[in-house]
Amino acid sequence: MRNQLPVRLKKASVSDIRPNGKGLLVTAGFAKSPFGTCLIAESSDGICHLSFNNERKKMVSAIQKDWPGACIKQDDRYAANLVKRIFKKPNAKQAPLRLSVNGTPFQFKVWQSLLKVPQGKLISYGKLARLAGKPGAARAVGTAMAQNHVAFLIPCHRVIKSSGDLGHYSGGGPGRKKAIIAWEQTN
DNA sequence: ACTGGCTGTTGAC
DNA sequence: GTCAACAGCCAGT
Repeated sequence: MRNQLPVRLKKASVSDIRPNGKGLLVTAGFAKSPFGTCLIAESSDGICHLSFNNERKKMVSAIQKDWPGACIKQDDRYAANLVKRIFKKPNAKQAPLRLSVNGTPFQFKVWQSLLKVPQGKLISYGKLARLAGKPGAARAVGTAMAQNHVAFLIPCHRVIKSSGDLGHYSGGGPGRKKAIIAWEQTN
């Protein structure tokens, strides 16, 4: 079993997301991953976007939806280096990856709880809601997953229905969800 | 097998 | 400000 990828979450500050606030400098680009081409972006606070989207035309709008005040610089070589760091086998002494995410307090709690789920293991929406301190809010957890714009790093693919069904995956459909789960269980 | 209440958050009116 | 919609779940029919 592959080691758990160490990840540290950071909440975005208000000035990062205000349209008229001081612009956040974001470096973004496209790179190949084991699951297809992805769009990845990093600011001074950490990785702030990862999606399996390869439409170059939509790059700016995809990132500015989350980070309206951001100044975006395109750099595919930078993106390729980031992706390399994420998908290689982590060694024990590497520094944790820093993530910068933007969401409500409940969503932040859900994401942090999800990061404690070990690689290769699955959890239901309902159980994750309980871990986040809101039993019964399984449906709201689904909304939190849909709001996660750092696919794979916040492992929303490990969350499935309590019935055993895969459920939905906005990061590229149920097929990609299945592929990532299978990859994690054999690496 | 179907219905409805519950959940947090958003977007349309 | 109210209301329905959503990556779910459980109890009651």
